[in-house]
Amino acid sequence: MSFRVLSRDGFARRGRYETPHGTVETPVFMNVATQAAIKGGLSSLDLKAAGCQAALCNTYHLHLRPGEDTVAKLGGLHRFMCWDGPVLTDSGGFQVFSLAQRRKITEEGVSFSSHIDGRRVLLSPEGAVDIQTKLGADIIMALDECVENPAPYEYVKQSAGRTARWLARCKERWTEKPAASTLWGINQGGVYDDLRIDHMRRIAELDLPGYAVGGLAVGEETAVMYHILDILEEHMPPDKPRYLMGVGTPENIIEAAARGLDFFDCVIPARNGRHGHLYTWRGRVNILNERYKEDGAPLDEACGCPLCQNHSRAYLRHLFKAGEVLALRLGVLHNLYFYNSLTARIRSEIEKGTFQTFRKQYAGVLDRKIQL
RNA sequence: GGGGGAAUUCCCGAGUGGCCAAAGGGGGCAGACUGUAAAUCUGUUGGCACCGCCUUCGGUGGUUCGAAUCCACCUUCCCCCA
Repeated sequence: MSFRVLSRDGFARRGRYETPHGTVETPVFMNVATQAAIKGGLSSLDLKAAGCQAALCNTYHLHLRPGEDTVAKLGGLHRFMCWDGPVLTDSGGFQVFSLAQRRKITEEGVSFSSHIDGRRVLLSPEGAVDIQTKLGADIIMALDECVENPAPYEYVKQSAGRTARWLARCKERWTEKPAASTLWGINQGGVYDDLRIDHMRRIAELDLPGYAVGGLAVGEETAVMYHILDILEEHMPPDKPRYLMGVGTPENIIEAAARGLDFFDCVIPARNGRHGHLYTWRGRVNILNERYKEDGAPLDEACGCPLCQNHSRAYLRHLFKAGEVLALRLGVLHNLYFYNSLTARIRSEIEKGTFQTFRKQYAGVLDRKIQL
């Protein structure tokens, strides 16, 4: 496991990360496969067609179903989902946020009332490491508390302190394991500059193989998120991979890459793809709109994805209107292809030293809603 | 030939004197979605000069202060018996 920065353009970094399951070229978008599956009816084989380098799975979800022991028995996540590339597993920290009504946090960890059957499930920092180790992830994330924004200063301060203590426990647990995986820590601190910086300094001392920024894009304004990334830049270890968790829109990714972030993941391309909102280099299109009813053109002539190469806007719209699962599949495939193309483009622009021009050229373009 | 039932806004279908431009569902049209409890959720869906007015509940006529709702006839459809 090693990370190298190959070149820079401003704060943006073009890097390379080696894992037991192959090399990741950064900046990279990791495709979200929460339950060891890409929602929308894609198999991990399709990820290759979408240009995907790495996948992300979820500790909480896989622990509940089918259980890490089952996955381990079947040869680990890679074998289980038939994906031979790198896998990062999220710790369940996001479920502390998204399942806020079903959990209790203590120093010991988080106890959830399972969203499947209501049974009590305790997720401790050590347990999260154990589960991810059994799953066989290449990159395992420390258990954290993802706090919604805005939250009171005192609460965030106390919570960030606990997340830091949890991280120390994760590290202790992780180093006992054979080093087939790598543990990354997660920065928290809400929208408060001092808390963010203090927390980042504190967890950087643990000298982990990678660092993530969590707790962003959970309620705050986009400008606030960018500001937090701005102030964190100089405090993040320069020689370690930096992962912005759960972010974001195409423009968010460009802006975060410009602030020195290397890894990204987000449900947006898959979810929007399932909902008929498709990304193009000119903006976001709602293919469900009636205007596409008889539009025989491909969604995006310039796109090399299976949808744009073979089907018309009208056909895709029809599939959505008719409730055909193929609509979801093609929509998701297209958006993932777009995201992976976007990060490939970011990499090449950084290499060429033209990233800042590229960034300006697409500012305000990719996230906007357009009609073709 | 005899008997019975039904026709409601794009569709299905509630409503049986005023609280009805008319429930609910479908469909349509939009919007939201950021480490996925999300193939989900929200809004809207007669017209207009839109705090009000106009047109609408198969058709025509009638009863009534007032009708989608009651009466008469007509039209169409369905079921049962011959």
